[in-house]
Amino acid sequence: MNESDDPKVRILEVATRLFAARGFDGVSIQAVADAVGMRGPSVLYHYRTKELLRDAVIAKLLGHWKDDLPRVLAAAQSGGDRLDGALRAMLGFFGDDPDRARLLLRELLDRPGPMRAVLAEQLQPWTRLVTDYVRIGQAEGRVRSDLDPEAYVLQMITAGIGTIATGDVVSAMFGPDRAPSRDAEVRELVRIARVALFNPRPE
Amino acid sequence: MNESDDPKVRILEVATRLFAARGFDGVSIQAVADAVGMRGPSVLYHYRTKELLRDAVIAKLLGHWKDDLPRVLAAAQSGGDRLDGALRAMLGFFGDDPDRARLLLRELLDRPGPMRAVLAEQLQPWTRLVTDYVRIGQAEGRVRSDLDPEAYVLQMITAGIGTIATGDVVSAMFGPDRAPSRDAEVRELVRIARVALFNPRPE
DNA sequence: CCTACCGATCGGTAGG
DNA sequence: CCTACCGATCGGTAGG
Repeated sequence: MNESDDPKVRILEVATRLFAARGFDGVSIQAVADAVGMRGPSVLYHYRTKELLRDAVIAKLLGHWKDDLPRVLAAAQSGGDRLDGALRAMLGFFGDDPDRARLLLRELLDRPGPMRAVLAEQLQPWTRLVTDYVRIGQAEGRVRSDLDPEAYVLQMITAGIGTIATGDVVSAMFGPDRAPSRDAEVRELVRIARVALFNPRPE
Repeated sequence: MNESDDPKVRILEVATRLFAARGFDGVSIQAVADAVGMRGPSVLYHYRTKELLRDAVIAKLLGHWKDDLPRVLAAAQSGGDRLDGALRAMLGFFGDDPDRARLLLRELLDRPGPMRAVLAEQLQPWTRLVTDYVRIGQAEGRVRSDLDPEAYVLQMITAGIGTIATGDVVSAMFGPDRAPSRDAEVRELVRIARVALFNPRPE
């Protein structure tokens, strides 16, 4: 069910793309209808208000968090280091569809209050796990003792989302020849994350 | 001249604040007029179109780049390490008025094409200087050789802007008790930047 | 800097 | 899923 020819699904996909690119206020019901090939009121037959369409777009985004991220993070734990895997999982999750990063960033800017509540509610147990694991690493001497676990994790998430959402635009500041590829950006972020996390190996 | 009771200046300040908070499409001329205490058409007397008002807001933002940043960066060079000073200067510049970071982020999302051009035009000579300096550090053995200069600088800028623009919202994911202060976020970013840049001191 | 007003577009409804 | 239509609001103009 819900094949890609399901009109409700098609509207959701189109709205996701348009909201990510131009923002909720920059996209009219008409624009969504045009892109999906129907009339304005027909869009409102599937989603009774524009606000409900936004809610559906956000719900899909958050749904992926709760479904994909834990699965891919669990898989990451079997590999080398857990935190390295978690960062790569996050980068893969947003890199798979940069609209996820752009939508999230727009919501953070447009509705900071509700987003604070959503983030606290949905992510708190999970971030607790990650920062606790960092603290264990500190107790074991593997992780640098002058590192602030919460601030460190926050910086890696902020950099990751920002890189996927706007990296290819900001990279233009180096000029067309020197602009790093997104692959290079991701590699560098992983390198930074690793070297900023672990104590140097004793020789 | 141009005291804060100059209506043209007051409109610009109000529009900057509103655009940063709700985005260009989310703010009507009426809303600006209400906030500044006049009627809609009076706003359009000072800025003939809404688009020209946006341009003025962006021009002020870019003006600060060209005026404040070089000055504060030059001052930074007299202190300890240049790159550390440059990062702190950038964080100070955006931290002085977080609306700068939010406006910039919105423009990057809303108008990626024009922003690529503007960034290349206005910042290319300057970023060239910074990355060249990183490469000198690599040649001297002070800077890690496996570091990608452009990608490294980009990550620090992305993290810095993201932290100022959305840090206090994203930090809610740790819960109300564990959320790091912005000071702690900035301190951690500076620590990350430093340890990810330099080779460890030989014992 | 105001009042009065414009056409266009907005999200949404009625009714089929 | 459509046509026809609604009141509200949009950016902007005329004229003073």
